[in-house]
Amino acid sequence: MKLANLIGSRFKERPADCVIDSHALMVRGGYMKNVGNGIYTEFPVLKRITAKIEAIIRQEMDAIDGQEVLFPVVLPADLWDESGRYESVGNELLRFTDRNHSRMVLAMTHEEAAVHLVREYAQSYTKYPFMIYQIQRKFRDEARPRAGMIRVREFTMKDAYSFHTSQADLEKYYDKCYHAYNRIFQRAGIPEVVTVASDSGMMGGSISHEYMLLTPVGEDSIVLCKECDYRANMEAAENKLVNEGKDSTQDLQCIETPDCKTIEDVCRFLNSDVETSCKAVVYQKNSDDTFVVAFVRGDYEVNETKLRNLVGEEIHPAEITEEDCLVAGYIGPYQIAEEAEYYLDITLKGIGSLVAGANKEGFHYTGLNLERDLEKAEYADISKIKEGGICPCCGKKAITIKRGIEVGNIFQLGTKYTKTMNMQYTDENGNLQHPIMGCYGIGVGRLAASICEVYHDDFGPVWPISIAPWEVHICCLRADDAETKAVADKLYQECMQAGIEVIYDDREGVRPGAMFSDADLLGVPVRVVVSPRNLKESCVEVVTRDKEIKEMVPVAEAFGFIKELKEKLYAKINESVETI
RNA sequence: CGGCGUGUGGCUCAGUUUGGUAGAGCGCGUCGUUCGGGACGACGAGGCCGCAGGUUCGAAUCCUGUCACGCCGACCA
Repeated sequence: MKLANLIGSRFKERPADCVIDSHALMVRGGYMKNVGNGIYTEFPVLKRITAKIEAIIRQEMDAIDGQEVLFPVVLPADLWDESGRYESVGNELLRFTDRNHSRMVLAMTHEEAAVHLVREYAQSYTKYPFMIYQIQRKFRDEARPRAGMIRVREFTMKDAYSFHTSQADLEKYYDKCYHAYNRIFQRAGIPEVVTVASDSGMMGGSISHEYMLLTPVGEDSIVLCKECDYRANMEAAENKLVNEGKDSTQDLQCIETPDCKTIEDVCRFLNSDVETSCKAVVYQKNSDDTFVVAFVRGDYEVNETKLRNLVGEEIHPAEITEEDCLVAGYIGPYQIAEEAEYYLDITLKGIGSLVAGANKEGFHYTGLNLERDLEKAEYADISKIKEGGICPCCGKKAITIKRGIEVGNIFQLGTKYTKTMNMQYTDENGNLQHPIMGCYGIGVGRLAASICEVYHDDFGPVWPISIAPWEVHICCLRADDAETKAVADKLYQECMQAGIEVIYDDREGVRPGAMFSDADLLGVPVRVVVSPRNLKESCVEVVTRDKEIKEMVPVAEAFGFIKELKEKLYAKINESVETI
C-alpha cells in the first residue's frame, strides 16, 4: 500500500475536543472520524488494527471450542420481555418501533438472542457443554460518551455465551476462558492487563472478573494489595476497618451547631476528630422515592454499588426539600424519621462516642454510642475502601488504588436467562434442568484505543507489531531522485512478495520532517528510511518505532534484515504469551 | 437528567464587550526555490459566522427560542 493513496488525512494540531492523548493522536493520525455523539467511523488505518485484534480473538475463541455465530443488531422487544430486561434495563437500551408499531430494541448485549438461538437445539444433556460467540456491533445509549473510542455508544464487541449442565463444568470452562483472555491480551501486546473481581450489576450471576489495563485516564478505580494478589474493582471491593482506641464513651448530648452543614464544619466547630463523626449520605429508591440513608464514618465515602446491592433495588441521590422528613445537613441515626430506611457502615462500628446529626435544624449529638443508644445497631459494608486500607484477603494494611480501563470481562451468569426464557434440557435421569450460562465480552475498539493510550509518545502511537496497521513503513526521502526511488521501490516489492505488510511513502515533494511525522502518527513498528544521504554509504536506515533499534544496514542486506527484525518483534511478544 | 462551556472555510482560533463590506495561521490547488523532524515566495480556491425567529437603516456581534458538541456530575451489562 502506498501512503499517497491512504484515505484519511493526518494533521499537526491537536483537536480541541480531545481530552486524552490516544483520542487526539487517533484523530490526528486519520484513524477515525466523529459522526455524532459517541459515534465514530473507522478509517482504513484503524480498521486494519481492529481487524487484527478480531483475528487474534477469533483464534483464541476457536481454540477453546467456541463457534462463531452472528446475531441481529435489531431484536424484537418480545425477546427482551422474556428475560424481563425490556423493563429492568435503563435508557442504555434503545427502544423504538418499526412501521407496524412493533416494539424493537437495538441489542446492547445478546444473552436473550443466545438463549433464543440454542434452546431448541440443546434439549439433551448430550449437547453440552458448548460456547457460541460473535464479533459484532453493539449500541448502548450511554448517558455520557467520552474519551474518543474508550466510551462510545456504538462499538464492536466480541461477546461469547457458554452453556453447561453443572456449576462445576461452568467453572472449568470459565477458567479456560480466563486463560484464553490472558492470551488475547498478551498477543495484542499488553501482557500487563490484570484481572479484578467485579460487581456483576444488571447481568445477574455471582462470580465475575474484569480485565483492566491500568492507566491514569481509566474510568474505573482498581483496588490492589501490595502484599498479596488481591485485586478488585472499587465497586466490588470489601472495606475492612477496625476502629481501635476509639471506644471511650461519653454522655449523649444535643448541642447547637449553627450553620454546620458538612462534616468538616461540624468537626471544626466542635473541635472533634472527623474519625469519630458520622456522615449521612441520602438516596431515594427509584421505585417509590423512599429515603435510604447511608451512615459512614466522616472520612469515608459511600460505595453506591454495595449500597444498591444491599437495598436490593435501584437508588439515586436524594433531593431533600423542607417538607421532607429529613433535615438536610443535620441527619443522624439517633431519632431518625421512621419513614426513612437507614444503614450503618462498618466504619462506625466500635466507636464509643460519635458526633452525628440530631435530625433537628442546627443541632448535632455528641457522645452518641450506636450500641447503647439505638434499639438495634447492625452494620453493613457500604463504604469505599481507602488507600492504605486493610486487604480483605491477607489482612495487611497494604491497599493501593489505581485507575484502569476495562477491556474485557467474564461472568458466571447462572440460570438467570435460561430460567426466565424457559430453556431446558433432559438430563441423564430424564429430569428437566435449566442449563447454566457464562458470558464473556471484549470491546474491540476500546482495546485498540487503550493500547494507544498506554503505548504512545508525543508524536504518535507505538503499536505492538501484532496489531499494528502495517509491519513495515518505508520512507523514501527524495522520491524525485531516481537512484533513491529505485532502491526504495525494490525494497517495497521484496516486502510485498514476502507477504510482509508494508506501507510505502514515496510521495514526491514531501519534506522529511512531514514524512517522519506521518510515520510517527501511523506508529508502524519497523521504519526503513531510504535517502540519498544513506545511499552515499550504500545503506538504508532501519529504526523501530520505540527507538530501541536503530541501524544503518547495507542496501544488499536490507531486506533480510527487515524480515529478521519483524520476526524478532513477533517473537518478543510471543515470549509473554502463556501456553494453553 | 443537573451544572459549566463552545458553535466563525477541512483543522486551530481571532473578531462579539462598544452592531457598520468576514479575518489569521495551518491545510488544499498551480508555479518556482528548497529537501533528515511538519520549509519559503508568488498567485489562487474555499465561509448565509449551528439553526429559527425578533430588535435595527444595518446583526457573526444585541434579544428569544432551538439544535449540536465538549467538560464536570448522575448513570453505566
